[in-house]
Amino acid sequence: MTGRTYALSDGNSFYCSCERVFDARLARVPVIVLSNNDGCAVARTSEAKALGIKMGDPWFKIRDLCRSGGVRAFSSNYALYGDMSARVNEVYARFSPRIEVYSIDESFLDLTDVRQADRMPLARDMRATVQAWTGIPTCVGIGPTKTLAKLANHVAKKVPELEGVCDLTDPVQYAHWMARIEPGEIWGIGPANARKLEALGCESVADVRDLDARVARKAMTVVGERLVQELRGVPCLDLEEVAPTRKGCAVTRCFSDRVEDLATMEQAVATHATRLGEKLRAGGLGTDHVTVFFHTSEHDRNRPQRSVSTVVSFPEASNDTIVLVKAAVFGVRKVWKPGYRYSKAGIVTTDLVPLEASQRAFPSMGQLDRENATALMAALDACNRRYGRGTVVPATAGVVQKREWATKFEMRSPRYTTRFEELPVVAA
DNA sequence: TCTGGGGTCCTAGGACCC
DNA sequence: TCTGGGGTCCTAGGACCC
Repeated sequence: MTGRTYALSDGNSFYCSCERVFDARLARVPVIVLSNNDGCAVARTSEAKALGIKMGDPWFKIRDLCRSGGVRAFSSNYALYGDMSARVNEVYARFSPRIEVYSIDESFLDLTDVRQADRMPLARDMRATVQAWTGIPTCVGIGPTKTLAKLANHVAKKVPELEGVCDLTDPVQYAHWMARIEPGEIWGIGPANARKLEALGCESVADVRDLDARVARKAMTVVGERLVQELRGVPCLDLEEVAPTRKGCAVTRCFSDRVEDLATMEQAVATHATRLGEKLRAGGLGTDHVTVFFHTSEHDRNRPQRSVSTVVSFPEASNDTIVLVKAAVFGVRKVWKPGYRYSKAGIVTTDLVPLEASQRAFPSMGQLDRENATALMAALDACNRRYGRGTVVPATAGVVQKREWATKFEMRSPRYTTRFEELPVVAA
Protein backbone atom coordinates (compact mmCIF):
# COMPACT_ATOMS: atom_id res chain seq x y z
CA MET A 1 0.00 0.00 0.00
CA THR A 2 1.51 3.29 -1.04
CA GLY A 3 1.19 6.15 1.43
CA ARG A 4 -1.80 8.39 1.26
CA THR A 5 -2.39 11.87 2.60
CA TYR A 6 -5.73 13.31 3.63
CA ALA A 7 -6.73 16.75 4.84
CA LEU A 8 -9.80 17.57 6.88
CA SER A 9 -10.98 21.17 6.65
CA ASP A 10 -13.86 22.50 8.69
CA GLY A 11 -15.52 25.82 9.35
CA ASN A 12 -14.98 27.28 12.82
CA SER A 13 -18.29 27.52 14.73
CA PHE A 14 -19.73 27.19 11.26
CA TYR A 15 -23.32 28.36 11.78
CA CYS A 16 -22.13 31.33 13.85
CA SER A 17 -19.54 32.23 11.22
CA CYS A 18 -22.25 32.24 8.55
CA GLU A 19 -24.23 34.76 10.61
CA ARG A 20 -21.11 36.90 11.02
CA VAL A 21 -20.43 37.04 7.29
CA PHE A 22 -23.58 39.13 6.82
CA ASP A 23 -23.46 41.27 9.94
CA ALA A 24 -20.20 43.01 10.77
CA ARG A 25 -21.53 43.98 14.21
CA LEU A 26 -21.24 40.33 15.24
CA ALA A 27 -17.49 40.27 14.66
CA ARG A 28 -16.19 40.24 18.21
CA VAL A 29 -19.30 39.61 20.26
CA PRO A 30 -20.36 36.17 21.49
CA VAL A 31 -22.76 34.48 19.05
CA ILE A 32 -24.78 31.27 19.36
CA VAL A 33 -27.14 29.45 17.02
CA LEU A 34 -30.07 27.45 18.38
CA SER A 35 -31.61 24.17 17.26
CA ASN A 36 -35.14 23.77 15.88
CA ASN A 37 -37.83 25.44 17.98
CA ASP A 38 -35.04 27.54 19.49
CA GLY A 39 -34.51 24.56 21.78
CA CYS A 40 -30.82 24.50 22.61
CA ALA A 41 -27.42 25.85 21.57
CA VAL A 42 -25.88 23.94 18.66
CA ALA A 43 -23.13 26.36 17.62
CA ARG A 44 -21.08 28.76 19.73
CA THR A 45 -18.27 31.17 18.96
CA SER A 46 -15.17 31.12 21.17
CA GLU A 47 -16.52 34.17 23.02
CA ALA A 48 -19.73 32.30 23.82
CA LYS A 49 -17.80 29.22 24.95
CA ALA A 50 -15.74 31.45 27.23
CA LEU A 51 -18.98 32.53 28.93
CA GLY A 52 -19.58 28.90 29.84
CA ILE A 53 -22.28 28.10 27.27
CA LYS A 54 -22.10 24.40 26.48
CA MET A 55 -23.10 22.47 23.38
CA GLY A 56 -26.72 21.44 23.81
CA ASP A 57 -27.54 23.84 26.63
CA PRO A 58 -31.31 24.51 26.57
CA TRP A 59 -32.17 28.07 25.59
CA PHE A 60 -34.48 28.65 28.55
CA LYS A 61 -31.60 27.86 30.90
CA ILE A 62 -29.03 30.16 29.28
CA ARG A 63 -31.32 32.99 28.21
CA ASP A 64 -30.50 35.15 31.23
CA LEU A 65 -26.80 34.50 30.89
CA CYS A 66 -27.01 35.47 27.22
CA ARG A 67 -28.82 38.72 28.02
CA SER A 68 -26.30 39.75 30.65
CA GLY A 69 -23.31 38.58 28.62
CA GLY A 70 -24.34 40.39 25.44
CA VAL A 71 -24.70 37.15 23.50
CA ARG A 72 -26.41 37.39 20.13
CA ALA A 73 -28.60 34.31 19.70
CA PHE A 74 -30.01 33.14 16.36
CA SER A 75 -32.52 30.53 15.28
CA SER A 76 -31.18 28.03 12.77
CA ASN A 77 -31.14 29.35 9.20
CA TYR A 78 -30.47 26.15 7.26
CA ALA A 79 -31.01 27.76 3.88
CA LEU A 80 -28.15 30.14 4.61
CA TYR A 81 -25.80 27.53 6.08
CA GLY A 82 -26.38 25.04 3.27
CA ASP A 83 -25.68 27.66 0.64
CA MET A 84 -22.54 28.89 2.41
CA SER A 85 -21.37 25.29 2.73
CA ALA A 86 -21.65 24.83 -1.03
CA ARG A 87 -19.58 27.97 -1.60
CA VAL A 88 -16.85 26.82 0.77
CA ASN A 89 -16.68 23.46 -1.01
CA GLU A 90 -16.29 25.18 -4.36
CA VAL A 91 -13.16 26.80 -2.99
CA TYR A 92 -11.85 23.48 -1.63
CA ALA A 93 -12.31 21.99 -5.09
CA ARG A 94 -9.64 24.35 -6.40
CA PHE A 95 -7.11 22.79 -4.04
CA SER A 96 -7.79 19.09 -4.58
CA PRO A 97 -9.47 17.15 -7.34
CA ARG A 98 -10.75 14.57 -4.88
CA ILE A 99 -13.11 15.72 -2.15
CA GLU A 100 -15.53 14.04 0.22
CA VAL A 101 -18.14 16.39 1.64
CA TYR A 102 -18.46 14.80 5.05
CA SER A 103 -20.94 17.13 6.70
CA ILE A 104 -22.31 20.64 6.29
CA ASP A 105 -19.07 22.10 7.67
CA GLU A 106 -16.41 19.43 7.12
CA SER A 107 -14.76 18.04 4.01
CA PHE A 108 -11.95 15.56 3.45
CA LEU A 109 -9.48 16.31 0.66
CA ASP A 110 -7.04 13.90 -0.94
CA LEU A 111 -3.58 15.46 -0.81
CA THR A 112 -1.67 12.31 -1.74
CA ASP A 113 -0.14 13.90 -4.81
CA VAL A 114 1.06 16.98 -2.94
CA ARG A 115 4.72 16.84 -1.88
CA GLN A 116 5.33 16.84 1.86
CA ALA A 117 7.01 20.25 1.77
CA ASP A 118 4.06 21.77 -0.12
CA ARG A 119 1.29 20.55 2.19
CA MET A 120 1.45 23.20 4.89
CA PRO A 121 1.70 26.06 2.38
CA LEU A 122 -1.25 24.62 0.48
CA ALA A 123 -3.31 24.36 3.67
CA ARG A 124 -2.47 27.97 4.62
CA ASP A 125 -3.31 29.20 1.13
CA MET A 126 -6.61 27.33 1.20
CA ARG A 127 -7.58 28.81 4.58
CA ALA A 128 -6.78 32.29 3.38
CA THR A 129 -8.70 31.81 0.13
CA VAL A 130 -11.82 30.44 1.85
CA GLN A 131 -11.69 33.34 4.29
CA ALA A 132 -11.28 35.91 1.51
CA TRP A 133 -13.86 34.50 -0.87
CA THR A 134 -16.60 33.34 1.52
CA GLY A 135 -15.79 35.05 4.83
CA ILE A 136 -15.72 31.72 6.66
CA PRO A 137 -12.74 30.97 8.96
CA THR A 138 -11.54 27.36 8.80
CA CYS A 139 -9.01 24.95 10.31
CA VAL A 140 -7.11 22.30 8.39
CA GLY A 141 -5.70 19.00 9.68
CA ILE A 142 -3.45 16.76 7.59
CA GLY A 143 -2.64 13.09 8.16
CA PRO A 144 -1.87 9.76 6.47
CA THR A 145 -5.37 8.46 7.34
CA LYS A 146 -8.76 10.11 7.74
CA THR A 147 -8.69 9.44 11.48
CA LEU A 148 -5.32 11.18 11.81
CA ALA A 149 -6.48 14.08 9.61
CA LYS A 150 -9.43 14.48 11.99
CA LEU A 151 -7.07 14.42 14.93
CA ALA A 152 -4.79 16.97 13.26
CA ASN A 153 -7.81 19.19 12.70
CA HIS A 154 -8.62 18.94 16.41
CA VAL A 155 -5.08 20.06 17.27
CA ALA A 156 -5.25 22.90 14.74
CA LYS A 157 -8.40 24.17 16.43
CA LYS A 158 -7.16 23.86 20.01
CA VAL A 159 -3.65 25.27 19.67
CA PRO A 160 -3.70 28.93 18.63
CA GLU A 161 0.04 29.04 17.88
CA LEU A 162 -0.52 26.68 14.95
CA GLU A 163 -2.68 29.32 13.25
CA GLY A 164 -5.33 26.86 12.16
CA VAL A 165 -3.14 24.26 10.45
CA CYS A 166 -1.58 21.00 11.69
CA ASP A 167 0.22 18.27 9.75
CA LEU A 168 0.51 14.86 11.41
CA THR A 169 2.33 13.34 8.45
CA ASP A 170 5.31 15.18 9.97
CA PRO A 171 6.93 12.61 12.31
CA VAL A 172 7.91 15.23 14.87
CA GLN A 173 4.41 16.66 15.08
CA TYR A 174 2.95 13.13 15.14
CA ALA A 175 5.10 11.98 18.06
CA HIS A 176 4.46 15.21 19.93
CA TRP A 177 0.67 15.36 19.68
CA MET A 178 -0.16 11.65 19.91
CA ALA A 179 1.23 11.64 23.45
CA ARG A 180 -0.73 14.75 24.44
CA ILE A 181 -4.27 14.15 23.25
CA GLU A 182 -6.82 12.27 25.31
CA PRO A 183 -8.44 9.16 23.78
CA GLY A 184 -11.91 10.72 24.03
CA GLU A 185 -10.96 13.17 21.27
CA ILE A 186 -10.49 10.43 18.68
CA TRP A 187 -13.08 10.33 15.89
CA GLY A 188 -15.26 7.32 16.73
CA ILE A 189 -14.59 7.28 20.46
CA GLY A 190 -17.68 8.35 22.34
CA PRO A 191 -18.31 8.39 26.09
CA ALA A 192 -18.85 4.61 26.33
CA ASN A 193 -15.67 3.68 24.50
CA ALA A 194 -13.71 6.38 26.31
CA ARG A 195 -14.56 4.64 29.58
CA LYS A 196 -13.48 1.29 28.18
CA LEU A 197 -10.16 2.73 27.01
CA GLU A 198 -9.59 4.30 30.39
CA ALA A 199 -10.16 0.91 31.99
CA LEU A 200 -7.55 -0.51 29.62
CA GLY A 201 -5.08 2.06 30.92
CA CYS A 202 -5.04 4.33 27.86
CA GLU A 203 -4.21 7.88 28.86
CA SER A 204 -3.29 9.26 25.46
CA VAL A 205 -3.98 8.61 21.80
CA ALA A 206 -0.52 7.04 21.61
CA ASP A 207 -1.62 4.46 24.18
CA VAL A 208 -4.65 3.60 22.04
CA ARG A 209 -2.45 3.29 18.96
CA ASP A 210 -0.18 0.85 20.81
CA LEU A 211 -3.05 -1.36 21.94
CA ASP A 212 -2.96 -4.97 20.77
CA ALA A 213 -5.39 -5.19 17.84
CA ARG A 214 -7.18 -8.16 19.42
CA VAL A 215 -7.65 -6.26 22.66
CA ALA A 216 -9.08 -3.31 20.76
CA ARG A 217 -11.43 -5.62 18.88
CA LYS A 218 -12.61 -7.34 22.03
CA ALA A 219 -13.37 -4.02 23.72
CA MET A 220 -14.83 -2.09 20.77
CA THR A 221 -15.62 -4.62 18.00
CA VAL A 222 -14.13 -4.27 14.54
CA VAL A 223 -14.62 -0.52 14.77
CA GLY A 224 -11.96 -0.40 17.49
CA GLU A 225 -9.54 -2.58 15.58
CA ARG A 226 -9.88 -0.42 12.49
CA LEU A 227 -9.37 2.68 14.55
CA VAL A 228 -6.08 1.39 16.00
CA GLN A 229 -4.83 0.70 12.48
CA GLU A 230 -5.80 4.18 11.33
CA LEU A 231 -3.93 5.72 14.27
CA ARG A 232 -0.85 3.77 13.19
CA GLY A 233 -1.10 5.36 9.77
CA VAL A 234 -2.63 2.34 8.00
CA PRO A 235 -5.68 3.59 6.04
CA CYS A 236 -8.84 1.56 6.55
CA LEU A 237 -11.25 4.30 5.49
CA ASP A 238 -11.33 5.53 1.92
CA LEU A 239 -12.40 8.87 0.59
CA GLU A 240 -16.08 8.70 -0.37
CA GLU A 241 -16.29 11.14 -3.22
CA VAL A 242 -19.72 9.96 -4.25
CA ALA A 243 -22.08 9.81 -1.32
CA PRO A 244 -23.51 6.30 -1.06
CA THR A 245 -27.25 6.04 -1.65
CA ARG A 246 -29.02 6.71 1.56
CA LYS A 247 -30.71 3.78 3.26
CA GLY A 248 -33.34 5.56 5.26
CA CYS A 249 -34.98 8.95 5.51
CA ALA A 250 -36.94 10.56 8.31
CA VAL A 251 -38.81 13.77 9.02
CA THR A 252 -39.47 14.23 12.72
CA ARG A 253 -40.15 17.34 14.76
CA CYS A 254 -40.99 18.44 18.25
CA PHE A 255 -44.10 20.60 18.39
CA SER A 256 -43.66 24.13 19.58
CA ASP A 257 -46.84 23.62 21.62
CA ARG A 258 -48.15 20.28 22.86
CA VAL A 259 -50.71 18.64 20.57
CA GLU A 260 -53.85 17.16 22.10
CA ASP A 261 -56.30 16.76 19.21
CA LEU A 262 -56.46 14.38 16.29
CA ALA A 263 -56.93 16.97 13.54
CA THR A 264 -53.77 18.82 14.51
CA MET A 265 -51.77 15.59 14.74
CA GLU A 266 -52.98 14.57 11.29
CA GLN A 267 -52.00 17.91 9.87
CA ALA A 268 -48.56 17.83 11.45
CA VAL A 269 -47.68 14.32 10.30
CA ALA A 270 -49.12 15.03 6.84
CA THR A 271 -46.82 18.04 6.63
CA HIS A 272 -43.85 15.86 7.58
CA ALA A 273 -44.93 13.33 4.94
CA THR A 274 -44.94 16.13 2.36
CA ARG A 275 -41.37 17.01 3.24
CA LEU A 276 -40.42 13.33 3.19
CA GLY A 277 -41.72 13.08 -0.37
CA GLU A 278 -39.52 16.00 -1.44
CA LYS A 279 -36.45 14.42 0.10
CA LEU A 280 -37.11 11.02 -1.48
CA ARG A 281 -37.73 12.51 -4.92
CA ALA A 282 -34.55 14.56 -4.70
CA GLY A 283 -32.64 11.28 -4.52
CA GLY A 284 -34.83 9.34 -6.95
CA LEU A 285 -35.71 6.99 -4.12
CA GLY A 286 -38.92 5.33 -3.04
CA THR A 287 -40.27 3.04 -0.36
CA ASP A 288 -43.18 0.65 0.05
CA HIS A 289 -43.70 1.27 3.76
CA VAL A 290 -43.45 4.12 6.24
CA THR A 291 -43.45 4.21 10.02
CA VAL A 292 -45.57 6.87 11.67
CA PHE A 293 -44.91 7.71 15.32
CA PHE A 294 -45.78 10.22 17.99
CA HIS A 295 -45.16 10.46 21.70
CA THR A 296 -45.47 12.57 24.83
CA SER A 297 -42.55 14.28 26.55
CA GLU A 298 -40.53 12.87 29.43
CA HIS A 299 -40.21 16.46 30.59
CA ASP A 300 -43.96 16.51 31.29
CA ARG A 301 -43.60 14.95 34.68
CA ASN A 302 -46.76 13.75 36.43
CA ARG A 303 -48.49 13.49 33.10
CA PRO A 304 -49.53 10.20 31.52
CA GLN A 305 -46.93 9.09 29.00
CA ARG A 306 -47.59 7.44 25.65
CA SER A 307 -45.36 6.47 22.75
CA VAL A 308 -46.76 4.72 19.68
CA SER A 309 -45.66 3.83 16.19
CA THR A 310 -47.23 1.96 13.33
CA VAL A 311 -46.10 0.74 9.93
CA VAL A 312 -48.21 1.53 6.87
CA SER A 313 -47.47 -0.44 3.70
CA PHE A 314 -48.18 0.28 0.02
CA PRO A 315 -48.63 -2.21 -2.82
CA GLU A 316 -45.38 -1.00 -4.39
CA ALA A 317 -42.61 1.51 -3.80
CA SER A 318 -43.50 5.18 -4.19
CA ASN A 319 -42.37 8.68 -3.40
CA ASP A 320 -45.66 10.32 -4.32
CA THR A 321 -46.61 12.90 -1.72
CA ILE A 322 -50.28 12.02 -2.09
CA VAL A 323 -49.55 8.39 -1.22
CA LEU A 324 -47.29 9.37 1.68
CA VAL A 325 -49.80 11.84 3.12
CA LYS A 326 -52.60 9.27 2.94
CA ALA A 327 -50.39 6.78 4.73
CA ALA A 328 -49.48 9.37 7.36
CA VAL A 329 -53.11 10.19 8.12
CA PHE A 330 -54.08 6.51 8.10
CA GLY A 331 -51.27 5.70 10.54
CA VAL A 332 -52.15 8.54 12.89
CA ARG A 333 -55.82 7.54 13.03
CA LYS A 334 -54.93 3.92 13.62
CA VAL A 335 -53.00 4.50 16.84
CA TRP A 336 -54.50 7.80 17.98
CA LYS A 337 -55.72 8.07 21.56
CA PRO A 338 -56.89 11.34 23.09
CA GLY A 339 -56.11 12.48 26.60
CA TYR A 340 -52.36 12.95 26.15
CA ARG A 341 -50.18 15.96 25.52
CA TYR A 342 -48.06 14.86 22.58
CA SER A 343 -44.71 16.58 22.12
CA LYS A 344 -43.24 15.09 18.98
CA ALA A 345 -44.26 13.24 15.83
CA GLY A 346 -42.60 11.95 12.73
CA ILE A 347 -42.56 9.73 9.70
CA VAL A 348 -39.64 7.38 9.09
CA THR A 349 -38.57 5.19 6.19
CA THR A 350 -35.96 2.45 5.89
CA ASP A 351 -35.17 0.09 3.00
CA LEU A 352 -35.19 2.82 0.37
CA VAL A 353 -34.89 1.69 -3.24
CA PRO A 354 -34.14 3.54 -6.48
CA LEU A 355 -37.68 4.07 -7.71
CA GLU A 356 -36.94 3.64 -11.43
CA ALA A 357 -35.62 0.13 -10.96
CA SER A 358 -38.09 -0.98 -8.31
CA GLN A 359 -40.52 -3.87 -8.66
CA ARG A 360 -44.02 -2.92 -9.81
CA ALA A 361 -47.18 -4.40 -8.36
CA PHE A 362 -49.65 -6.28 -10.56
CA PRO A 363 -52.36 -3.95 -11.91
CA SER A 364 -54.95 -6.04 -10.08
CA MET A 365 -53.00 -5.78 -6.84
CA GLY A 366 -53.33 -2.06 -6.32
CA GLN A 367 -50.62 -0.85 -8.69
CA LEU A 368 -50.15 2.89 -8.30
CA ASP A 369 -50.36 5.35 -11.16
CA ARG A 370 -46.67 6.09 -11.14
CA GLU A 371 -46.54 7.87 -14.49
CA ASN A 372 -49.11 10.53 -13.68
CA ALA A 373 -47.82 10.86 -10.12
CA THR A 374 -44.28 11.48 -11.36
CA ALA A 375 -45.43 14.30 -13.63
CA LEU A 376 -47.58 15.86 -10.92
CA MET A 377 -44.82 15.68 -8.33
CA ALA A 378 -42.30 17.19 -10.75
CA ALA A 379 -44.64 20.15 -11.25
CA LEU A 380 -45.18 20.45 -7.51
CA ASP A 381 -41.44 20.41 -6.80
CA ALA A 382 -40.77 22.98 -9.52
CA CYS A 383 -43.35 25.36 -8.02
CA ASN A 384 -42.00 24.98 -4.53
CA ARG A 385 -38.40 25.42 -5.65
CA ARG A 386 -39.32 28.62 -7.41
CA TYR A 387 -41.72 30.18 -4.93
CA GLY A 388 -40.50 28.65 -1.69
CA ARG A 389 -41.19 25.43 0.16
CA GLY A 390 -44.84 24.91 1.07
CA THR A 391 -46.27 27.15 -1.67
CA VAL A 392 -48.19 24.22 -3.13
CA VAL A 393 -49.21 21.38 -0.81
CA PRO A 394 -51.86 18.65 -0.95
CA ALA A 395 -55.07 19.81 0.72
CA THR A 396 -54.79 16.92 3.15
CA ALA A 397 -51.61 18.49 4.52
CA GLY A 398 -53.88 21.26 5.71
CA VAL A 399 -53.52 24.88 4.80
CA VAL A 400 -56.65 26.10 6.52
CA GLN A 401 -55.76 25.50 10.13
CA LYS A 402 -53.44 27.77 12.01
CA ARG A 403 -50.21 25.95 12.41
CA GLU A 404 -49.63 26.60 16.07
CA TRP A 405 -47.69 23.37 16.47
CA ALA A 406 -45.19 24.34 13.78
CA THR A 407 -41.50 24.65 14.61
CA LYS A 408 -40.53 28.11 15.79
CA PHE A 409 -37.61 30.15 14.46
CA GLU A 410 -38.21 33.41 16.24
CA MET A 411 -34.69 34.77 15.94
CA ARG A 412 -33.83 33.77 12.42
CA SER A 413 -31.64 35.99 10.30
CA PRO A 414 -32.59 36.74 6.68
CA ARG A 415 -31.89 34.06 4.07
CA TYR A 416 -29.40 36.46 2.52
CA THR A 417 -28.13 34.25 -0.28
CA THR A 418 -31.15 32.20 -1.35
CA ARG A 419 -34.16 34.58 -1.35
CA PHE A 420 -34.34 37.69 -3.48
CA GLU A 421 -36.65 39.43 -1.02
CA GLU A 422 -34.12 38.84 1.77
CA LEU A 423 -30.98 40.07 0.02
CA PRO A 424 -28.79 42.17 2.28
CA VAL A 425 -29.06 45.90 1.63
CA VAL A 426 -25.91 47.97 1.46
CA ALA A 427 -25.97 51.73 1.94
CA ALA A 428 -23.06 53.55 0.28
C1' DT B 1 -30.95 -38.35 33.28
C1' DC B 2 -31.27 -37.02 28.10
C1' DT B 3 -32.56 -33.17 24.38
C1' DG B 4 -27.66 -32.22 16.62
C1' DG B 5 -25.51 -28.96 13.94
C1' DG B 6 -25.44 -25.67 11.10
C1' DG B 7 -27.12 -21.87 8.39
C1' DT B 8 -29.87 -17.31 7.20
C1' DC B 9 -32.72 -13.50 8.14
C1' DC B 10 -34.66 -10.02 10.90
C1' DT B 11 -35.02 -6.85 14.74
C1' DA B 12 -33.87 -4.24 18.71
C1' DG B 13 -30.67 -1.76 20.93
C1' DG B 14 -26.24 0.40 21.61
C1' DA B 15 -22.83 3.46 20.08
C1' DC B 16 -21.21 6.89 17.36
C1' DC B 17 -21.22 10.99 14.14
C1' DC B 18 -22.42 16.06 12.91
C1' DT C 1 -44.07 27.58 30.18
C1' DC C 2 -39.31 26.25 27.71
C1' DT C 3 -34.68 20.35 26.62
C1' DG C 4 -33.01 19.28 18.17
C1' DG C 5 -32.89 16.38 13.94
C1' DG C 6 -31.06 13.00 11.03
C1' DG C 7 -28.00 9.67 9.86
C1' DT C 8 -24.61 5.08 9.97
C1' DC C 9 -22.67 0.77 11.60
C1' DC C 10 -22.30 -3.25 14.59
C1' DT C 11 -23.79 -7.08 17.52
C1' DA C 12 -26.68 -10.22 20.04
C1' DG C 13 -30.38 -12.97 20.07
C1' DG C 14 -34.61 -14.96 18.42
C1' DA C 15 -37.19 -17.21 14.66
C1' DC C 16 -36.93 -20.25 11.33
C1' DC C 17 -35.06 -23.66 8.06
C1' DC C 18 -33.12 -28.29 6.67
